[in-house]
Amino acid sequence: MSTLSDVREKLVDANLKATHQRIVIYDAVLQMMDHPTAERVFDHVKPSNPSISIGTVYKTLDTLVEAGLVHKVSSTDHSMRYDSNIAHHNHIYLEDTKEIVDYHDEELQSMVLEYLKRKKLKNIEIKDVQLQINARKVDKDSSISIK
Amino acid sequence: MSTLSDVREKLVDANLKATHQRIVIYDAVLQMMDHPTAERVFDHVKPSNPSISIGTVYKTLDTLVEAGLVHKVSSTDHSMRYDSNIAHHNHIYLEDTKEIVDYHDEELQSMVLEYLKRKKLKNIEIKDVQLQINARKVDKDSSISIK
DNA sequence: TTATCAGATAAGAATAATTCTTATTTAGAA
DNA sequence: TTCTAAATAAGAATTATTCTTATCTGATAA
Repeated sequence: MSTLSDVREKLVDANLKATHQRIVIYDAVLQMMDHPTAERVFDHVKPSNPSISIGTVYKTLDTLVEAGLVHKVSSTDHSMRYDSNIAHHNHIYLEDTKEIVDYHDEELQSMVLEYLKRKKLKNIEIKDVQLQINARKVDKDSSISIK
Repeated sequence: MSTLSDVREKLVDANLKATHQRIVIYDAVLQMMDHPTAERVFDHVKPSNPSISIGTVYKTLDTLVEAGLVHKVSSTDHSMRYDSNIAHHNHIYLEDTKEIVDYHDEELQSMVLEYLKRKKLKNIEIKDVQLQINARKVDKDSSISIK
């Protein structure tokens, strides 16, 4: 759990002015672990910051993405999602509920990267590889867990 | 290379009425191997079908996706892309040119699926796995090739 | 501590992408 | 051929995002 001054510090470390809007928006994304849309971030911060505008939310999220503090995640529905988990990880898309669940697996990751390194991909420099696991919940009501 | 009557047949096999619009739109997606947007499909069919509307293109692409004849691909830019290659394959996103290149590798695919099967993913039924390889061209002007 | 100013924000207009509505048309069955 | 459910054209509506501009503010230096 990070405090607001932690958030402020992270912004400054990333060479960003620690403005009130950036602090509350970044804090919101850090709290919302379910890959929110810009709209949902706006709804989250609006009550305690009634003067904030949706444009600022988009702009600020963009700024955070550019600074590498947040990742932008695309899904098959129309809107972009944001993710404060910047450690390398993959995503499980649950087709029925449209949830995006983080899946972290260092072993799988390096296995795939090693494999691709062995292959000759001519004229391409691989930046990274992301796995998109499309899945369905077996039991709709219970939550999922990964061993 | 499939002829128009092949296209018609595929539609009928998928239990879809073989309307003129569906035939030309599906044919366009089959021809355009570069993951076109709905807009680009529209531009492609418009000259020979001046009365077609963009709404029909969206609706028809949706119909084709639902019938499993075409896949919908999301990228980090704002618009959806369509792909008539429904054989399982992965995508290489070229960050500089924003191209999406198909990457087919049966060995990699089954390696990853085997691995995930061995893991216990509780309460989840995996439908499929897609790799998204983010890369950059080493030499901007030459084309890429995969060994 | 205060003045300064580059950069950040609010507000809302503009644009882009997609979906919806409705009147008209058409593919394919009978 | 006729009939009907389904498909289409046209364009309005909606949704997501970006842009513009006037105003404001955080951080630096006096």
